[in-house]
Amino acid sequence: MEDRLIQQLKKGVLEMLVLELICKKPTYGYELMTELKEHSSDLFTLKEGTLYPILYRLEDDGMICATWSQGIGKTTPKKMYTATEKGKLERYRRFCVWNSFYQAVNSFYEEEQ
Amino acid sequence: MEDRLIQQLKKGVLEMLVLELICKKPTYGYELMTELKEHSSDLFTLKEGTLYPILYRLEDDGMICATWSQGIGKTTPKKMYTATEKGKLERYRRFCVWNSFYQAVNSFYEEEQ
DNA sequence: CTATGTATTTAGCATTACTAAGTATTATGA
DNA sequence: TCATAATACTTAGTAATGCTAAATACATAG
Repeated sequence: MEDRLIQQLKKGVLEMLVLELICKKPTYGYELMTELKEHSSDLFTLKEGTLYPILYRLEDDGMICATWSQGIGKTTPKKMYTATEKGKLERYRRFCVWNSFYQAVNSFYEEEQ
Repeated sequence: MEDRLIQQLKKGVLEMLVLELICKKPTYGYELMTELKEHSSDLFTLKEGTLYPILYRLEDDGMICATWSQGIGKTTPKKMYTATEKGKLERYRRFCVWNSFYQAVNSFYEEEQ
């Protein structure tokens, strides 16, 4: 059982990070899972039931769009996701919101006595 | 309607901030609401339905304990909350978790190309 | 031909912030 | 006096999102 605090902190942030990775380069679900895990020393280790609904949400909101790719040779088909213009703008907005949010939280710890 | 992102980012953080304020000095629900709001330029403006359940959770978990105080003269009774030893340790732990969480998130934005 | 790795889907649960309404007391002003 | 606001707490129900857990499908290694 993971830390309840961490589980809650992830809310909102996970979708933000998935959008960030897709903005950097087009990718697909399974690769996102391994990237999130490896890039964070296992902190962002998600199950499929967490990641795929995030992708569907981002797609429904017009932030990313999907195409099936068969690839070269015999590989299982992948659903490739690419960021839209709207997604790229939103990616930037979320990064700004996240930073001011962090500052607001820390201001409660930083001060006096 | 507030930003969906901000609403999700608050999860976990609000309870952490309430614990922080109670560790700083014993206080009560209504005062916590005004402190959180004023101290954050309205970012952490919560309704009663958000704050009081947080207090009950912290109390159930043994992080804080409550005593009713009638006060001097005729004031409406207040339920004063004080941090326990367990709460003070947990406050510190959460601050550490929060900081490493922030670093982990930012490492996705910081790098390359 | 069994097991493992790749790749996606989805049903149901738990947590937590929100809306919204209610109770009760004291202070203020018409 | 009576209405209003400010103080102070409670709680029922909803929405969002991460989790558990299972299922499907194909490819490759042993």
